[in-house]
Amino acid sequence: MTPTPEPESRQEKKDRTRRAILDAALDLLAESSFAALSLRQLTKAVGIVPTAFYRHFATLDELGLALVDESFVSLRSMLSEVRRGDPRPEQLIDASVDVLAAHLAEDVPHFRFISRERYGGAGAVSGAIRHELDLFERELARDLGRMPELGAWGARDLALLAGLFVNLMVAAAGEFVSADDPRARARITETVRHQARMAVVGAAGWSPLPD
Amino acid sequence: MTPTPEPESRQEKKDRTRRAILDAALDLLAESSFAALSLRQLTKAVGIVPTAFYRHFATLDELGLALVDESFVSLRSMLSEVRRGDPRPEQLIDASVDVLAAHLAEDVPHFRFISRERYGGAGAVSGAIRHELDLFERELARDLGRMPELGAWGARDLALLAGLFVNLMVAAAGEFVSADDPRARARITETVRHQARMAVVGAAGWSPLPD
DNA sequence: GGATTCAGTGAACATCTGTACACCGAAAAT
DNA sequence: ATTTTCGGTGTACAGATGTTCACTGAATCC
Repeated sequence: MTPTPEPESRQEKKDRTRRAILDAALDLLAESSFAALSLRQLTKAVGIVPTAFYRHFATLDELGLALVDESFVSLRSMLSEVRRGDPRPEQLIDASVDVLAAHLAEDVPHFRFISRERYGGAGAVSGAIRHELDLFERELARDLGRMPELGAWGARDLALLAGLFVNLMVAAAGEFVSADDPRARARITETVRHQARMAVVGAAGWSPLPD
Repeated sequence: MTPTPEPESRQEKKDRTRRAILDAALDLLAESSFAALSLRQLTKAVGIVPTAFYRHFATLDELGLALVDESFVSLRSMLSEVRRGDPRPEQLIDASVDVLAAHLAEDVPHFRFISRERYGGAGAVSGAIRHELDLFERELARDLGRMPELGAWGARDLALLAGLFVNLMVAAAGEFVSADDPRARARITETVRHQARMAVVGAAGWSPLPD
């Protein structure tokens, strides 16, 4: 009757609890901001006693930073996935939007966390998110610079375009996770797709700024 | 020695206290999210006893909604200010960005509140903000539709462009209030200005979608 | 197989939370 | 001149908060 005794090593057990803490946090953070996250609620949701939390994280902020890390691993894998494909600009937009929508749909909690906390406070978490988004933007600018059509562009123009895309993406992610209806989400996806195309048209007709 | 006895009417005194509550809230909300706002901290900052708060607002959420209202009054006045001027598209962008930057600089607390709480939770405040931004976007789309250059555009395209601008604007506001250095703020202003121009170039080369 | 490590326990702490209640005193209404 | 209205006070309460401390018991090490 007992499903499986499953003799676990100590490390496995610890990792499993850590995972449970992160998951419970993501779950609770669907309904409140990180600053309002309560240690006791969290540990109750996990099924451990409040003090046990400190065996895994020295402070709540450390938990938040771990969540930021996780989230951007997901984002990075997204970027490299797009990069692996055909870098033809026209298809690249559609491909990026599709990949973003797919990742969004299957990992809503992390993206909700990011969009919530991006400007959510003055804490370490918001700072880390903005830093990661900065890195992401730079990475995107570098990739854009590699495309032959944009070869003539200066670093400044590339940064502008990359910023435009990141803003669009983050805003879309925020709208996406706020909508629960699948049809509304599909509509948001289409909107951002067209907006991204519009931005590309803008880029095509852009006369580069002096660097 | 006593500055002025100033005999105040009851209503004047009440209004003054209400204003003090709103200001203290804006002040406290610079460092935490609305969900984490404590009634006792707030009333202590105002200089009244906790229970006195309820003479002005039935609940904390009602305070939040009042702040949302105030914030969008500011935004609306901004929009109409731009509208009053020359609606030539090229100047319109620069004018809008300048007006936005000016309003941002002189009313940071309200804009910080808005950008913090936009995706800040599932509460009534976030809902109200998204609703107001929706209205704002529609208003902008209508204004854009009046411009002769965009006369041929369908409602769908206008909504796309308006959404692009609003996203850009809100993101810029978020960056702006997060930066404390005036030079950083000037840089952000210039960035959004160029990005807006890029979007306009995109709009100019856009082949309208079937409606 | 005995010693050690360590994730998780449970009670206790001082402090903070929102709200209820009876009350006060001055402005407003009669 | 008396009554009513009402913004603000002070006390009190039950519950939640983060952190401390000595502890248990099983997996790990030697």
